[in-house]
Amino acid sequence: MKGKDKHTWIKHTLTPYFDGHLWRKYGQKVIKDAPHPRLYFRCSYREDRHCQASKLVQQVTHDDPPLYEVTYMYEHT
DNA sequence: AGTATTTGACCTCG
DNA sequence: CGAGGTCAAATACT
Repeated sequence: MKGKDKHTWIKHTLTPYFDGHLWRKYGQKVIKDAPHPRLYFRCSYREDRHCQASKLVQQVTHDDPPLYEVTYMYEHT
């Protein structure tokens, strides 16, 4: 947390695929020390609207309500 | 046929 | 050097 990430913020949601925009998944990587993989998403309209918004979805828990930590970068146009 | 999705490899940054 | 991140090609579905 060194924090000057003014274009990045964390949010916890149960439905990371329905947050108000469409996202195209462009990668998946297992992070060392993380119990679950991390999914890389990008705005589906990036080429149409220059929406440079990107998103990371990291599954935190798979319990009864499943919790996902979503990191957003930049804003939507 | 087109687009979205998947996995792997390659590249970059710390 | 390692981990993380991104891009590319192939496949599947619509």
